[in-house]
Amino acid sequence: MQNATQGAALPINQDSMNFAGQVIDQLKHDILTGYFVPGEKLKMARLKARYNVGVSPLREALSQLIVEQLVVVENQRGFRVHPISHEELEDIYHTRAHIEALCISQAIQLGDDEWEANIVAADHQLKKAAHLLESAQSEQQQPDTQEQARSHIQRWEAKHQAFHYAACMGCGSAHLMQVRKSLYEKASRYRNLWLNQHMLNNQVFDANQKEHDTLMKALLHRNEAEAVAIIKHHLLEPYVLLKDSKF
Amino acid sequence: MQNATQGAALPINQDSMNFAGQVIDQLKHDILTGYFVPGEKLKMARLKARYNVGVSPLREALSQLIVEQLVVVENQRGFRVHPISHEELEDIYHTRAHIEALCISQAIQLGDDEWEANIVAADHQLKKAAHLLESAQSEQQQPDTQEQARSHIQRWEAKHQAFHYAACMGCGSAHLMQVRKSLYEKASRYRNLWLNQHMLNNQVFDANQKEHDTLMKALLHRNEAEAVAIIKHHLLEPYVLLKDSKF
DNA sequence: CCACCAAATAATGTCGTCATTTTCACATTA
DNA sequence: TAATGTGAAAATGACGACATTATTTGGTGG
Repeated sequence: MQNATQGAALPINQDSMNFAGQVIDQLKHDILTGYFVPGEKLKMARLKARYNVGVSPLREALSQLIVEQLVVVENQRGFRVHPISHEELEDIYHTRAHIEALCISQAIQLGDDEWEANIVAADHQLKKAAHLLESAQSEQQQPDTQEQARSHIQRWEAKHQAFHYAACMGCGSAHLMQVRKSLYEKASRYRNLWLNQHMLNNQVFDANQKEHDTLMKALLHRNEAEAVAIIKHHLLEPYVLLKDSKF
Repeated sequence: MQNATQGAALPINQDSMNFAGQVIDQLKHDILTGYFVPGEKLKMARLKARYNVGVSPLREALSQLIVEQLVVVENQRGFRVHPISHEELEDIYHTRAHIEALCISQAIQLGDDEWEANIVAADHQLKKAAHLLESAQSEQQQPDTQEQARSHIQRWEAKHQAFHYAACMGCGSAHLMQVRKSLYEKASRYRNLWLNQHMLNNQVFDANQKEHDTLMKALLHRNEAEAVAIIKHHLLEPYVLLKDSKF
């Protein structure tokens, strides 16, 4: 009966996750998407109300987000959203470029047939999503297609991310992939902050399908130098947009 | 009055850290040094008794160590020490070599005079510690110098670590340095496990001062290719010892 | 205007309750 | 006889309520 309040909010019991585990995902999402702005104080009372849990799961979730550097804690004054800075923005994007290049480099040396197949498959899905997105953007926005275009963008971004994930997976290192994921999340916070300010229009960050084509060719031909050069340029493209924006 | 029990254990109050913060360090130390063996169940009752705290600080500390992948949690079955495996050992050491090489590479490109000075200073201290260690090892162990030799080894290891830290610091990336630290800690767990099994004799892992000399020369001469080659070899040396040991 | 004290506010930690899991004894069957 | 299934009891973990402690705020007097 202890989870009666929760039972009302979540009709189906989430799979194999305690309250803290569920709170982590929601809280991380809220921070990454900018619902909680950088530097904002995270009061227990507000979090309790928002997520319908007690303080115990909250402290547990916040503790984990401290390690992921999405939350900071001050001596005995509670928690805050990790602040942002131009220095961190630069560090995140450049480090991410280095790490992703390292993954790609290793993948080219170690990747097997399955790796190649996954890349080709992901590229195929990415192209399909891109076509869908283009056709949706060509027809001028009618009132109800607005929401549809939004979901198309999300779909394209998911496939885009999946493509790069497939390319990096060939490195065979769980630790590299984890670092990569962490940096991706941190970068996405800055990206979402930028998007929230600039009113999500049809700005798509890296719609240049050509770069993906040349990257895939370089990957399949095991051209390490070229692939590394492409991926570094590819990942630093958003940075040149973000770095001059006033937060 | 709630921390009266703690007050007895720790005479001086730790600065600006709540119970959880103190528990994290102790618990991490106990896992890294092998007091808690890999896969061991971490029962709350035992932890409570060992660290003189309640369950809340413990859950908080354990939560953070989950993110650092030193602890694993199963659905509702509590916490365990993260298991070890030959696969993880290989991944850690190779990824560490790649990351450290990346730090060195960036440091050579970006390092300033202060970076160079810190390297020279760290090298000086490392040489001093090495001389101390050699002279202590040359005189055959008398009953009471055993403990002294142990502290000399620890001192040398600290200076050794400080030297490589100084070299990497030039990369200027907080994120790279953090990843590097995380991998160092994970690797040190395997290293300590090996040391515990093989009865800490005068085995010193990389006493080859020559490699440090050539590395420092390569760093100061900004010879990136050579420095990267040396550091990769340097970090993988312990791996060839550990990889064939039965855990 | 600043210092100082008191009340409100908020975070930290201990404890108790309930749910789930694990263990152990005993019985049944091959 | 050994292996496996069943059941209850003990152990263990998850979470919320409560108490304690620290910090902030607001007011009052010097």
